[in-house]
Amino acid sequence: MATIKDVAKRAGVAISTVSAVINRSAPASQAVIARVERAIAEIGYMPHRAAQTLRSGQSRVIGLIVPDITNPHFSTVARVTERVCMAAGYMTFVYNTGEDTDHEMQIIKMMRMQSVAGLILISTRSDAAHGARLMAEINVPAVLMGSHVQGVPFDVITLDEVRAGQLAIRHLLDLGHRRIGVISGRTGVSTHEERLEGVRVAFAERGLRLDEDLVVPANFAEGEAFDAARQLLNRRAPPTAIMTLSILMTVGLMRSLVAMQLTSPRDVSIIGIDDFDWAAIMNPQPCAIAQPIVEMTEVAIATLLDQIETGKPPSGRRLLFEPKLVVRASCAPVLV
Amino acid sequence: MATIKDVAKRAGVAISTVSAVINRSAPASQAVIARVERAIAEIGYMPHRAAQTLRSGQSRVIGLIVPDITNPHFSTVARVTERVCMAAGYMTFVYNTGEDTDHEMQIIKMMRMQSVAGLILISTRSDAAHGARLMAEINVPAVLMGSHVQGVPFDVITLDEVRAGQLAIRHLLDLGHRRIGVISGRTGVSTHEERLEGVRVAFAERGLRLDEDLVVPANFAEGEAFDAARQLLNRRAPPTAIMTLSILMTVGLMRSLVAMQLTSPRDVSIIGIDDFDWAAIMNPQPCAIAQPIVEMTEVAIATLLDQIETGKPPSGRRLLFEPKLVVRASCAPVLV
DNA sequence: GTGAAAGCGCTAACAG
DNA sequence: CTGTTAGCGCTTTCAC
Repeated sequence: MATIKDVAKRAGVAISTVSAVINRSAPASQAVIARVERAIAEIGYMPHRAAQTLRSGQSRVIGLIVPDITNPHFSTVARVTERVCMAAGYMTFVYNTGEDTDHEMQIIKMMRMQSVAGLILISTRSDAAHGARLMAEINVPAVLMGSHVQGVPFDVITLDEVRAGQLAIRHLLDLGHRRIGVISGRTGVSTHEERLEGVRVAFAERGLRLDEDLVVPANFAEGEAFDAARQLLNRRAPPTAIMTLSILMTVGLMRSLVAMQLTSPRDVSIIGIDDFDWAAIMNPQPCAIAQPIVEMTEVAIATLLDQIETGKPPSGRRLLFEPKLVVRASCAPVLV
Repeated sequence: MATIKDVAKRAGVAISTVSAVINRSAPASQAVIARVERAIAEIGYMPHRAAQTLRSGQSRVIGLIVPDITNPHFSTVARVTERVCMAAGYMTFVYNTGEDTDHEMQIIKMMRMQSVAGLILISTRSDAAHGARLMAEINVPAVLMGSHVQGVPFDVITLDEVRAGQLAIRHLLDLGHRRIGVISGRTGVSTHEERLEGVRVAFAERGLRLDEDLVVPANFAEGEAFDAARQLLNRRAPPTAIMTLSILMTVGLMRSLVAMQLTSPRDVSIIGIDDFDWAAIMNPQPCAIAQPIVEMTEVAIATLLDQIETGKPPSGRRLLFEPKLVVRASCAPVLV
């Protein structure tokens, strides 16, 4: 492999000049710049990243930590992250927590070993104890997506979660549903808490109340949602509509319907937070609350890269994005 | 950040001893090992990866290059890779080619800058010119998945592609279909060529011939498959069944049916190579040729890590895995 | 602009 | 086992 020394020799300049040209860290004449760049091209020189990292204490790599890359919602986040980071000259490590907090911490440790320049984190918990642990382990700029965490100063890029829950329930109430089941996530995660709060708000604004007995937690997991749905639908007075708080749980619910040979919306209306790219080929075509996930990801990364490059401290703000109701066949008026 | 020097001081041993203990690169007494390990734990020491990489010339990172991480087939590959590599003490860079050869080469360059220890590559082309370019850029152990490439010595982990095409067409022929449309990939990629060969073989073994006029290329892309399907189904004598050569193209086909208000299998039977985790909630439930993708990925990584750690040259073998027909509702007997 | 030199944290080699 | 040393490729500083 060619080194910076080889470039210097070939271009007939000093090593420090080559470095200055590459990093634009010191002025150089046009003639010198041209000579250096030609030499770089001729011998196919590429800076040795590990050497740069060792010397500068910072790699041009950012870490993206998501719950599960096989969830299409997060694979989109990963794809956008790759594109935006590459354009800015950064590489990306993508890792999955599997909704497991210990694993999340382990990944953060690995990221730290790699001297990542920054982190995009979709965290598994929102409580202060977790926040304290994060602060002890994260020593680089970071941006939270999705859930927020108490006691950390990072910016948060998130859906208006309350409104998302509210939009979904409003739609069901508008269609006349009153016995509404909710397949929820996990206590202690802000996305769970706030989406559920939106559900309650939507009931309250009509002078109604959510039947808490019809709220079944499923840990944001497909398998648990499958069971939760079955349990809800096997009750003596089953709900006429079911809402889920996330995409994989919608899949679990839909699978349950198939297994129980029920049809939506005939037997039950369903709606979930998070939309599907493949909604058109699903049965039923699911009514959903969509997030502007591409835009959110772009903003998250722009925010992170800005903090990395300027050294600015995080603003600590929560940036809320608007959820949007996407009406599809899976919700029908309740039978009177 | 604590360094190896701090550990040595705290444990009261030499730096070289700490290194020896960490890497098991030289014998050490139990007592010394214990002291060192305690010191490491106490000060929370972690080796500085960039320093190790710079010194050893090799990072403990492998690169995984896939067409598109938002394709569930490849997100599974990524997930398995992460798990297996982490267990072996490696990290993973996952990158998307988007089926673009120039981008593939660019990614390989980036990987090289990072001194990755090895590569898992799902390549965009199979021809010798591409092979030569790869050989010029890849200077580490590598394993190919999916497509193979002429003129490269790497091991290849792949489906028995011919058989996959054969199984699909046999199933359609068994159901009485004769006018069978094929939505294919891209000339010059082995997965395309071999799956198509399997199609022809299946016709031939019944004394029939594939109508080449019904083969429409779609570049393994959903959008192009959408158009291809529409075009096939709008013909004067449309096929009674359509097969696709990959999962995204099956999605494109199914979307086309929705857009044209056609129903499968009533209006047309469909089958595709690659199975869906979410088949149960799709409409129609797609008949598919499944790959043992988890097992294939595990083997690919085991092969790669073995070559990395032993320095063994690749065997250059193709390891073929058995495709499996998964019968679902989307294929019905042809109407007589 | 040059050229020399220090040092990031680690590994490996060597003499004791 | 210790203690020392060189050096991986780079950035940065400093005197010129």
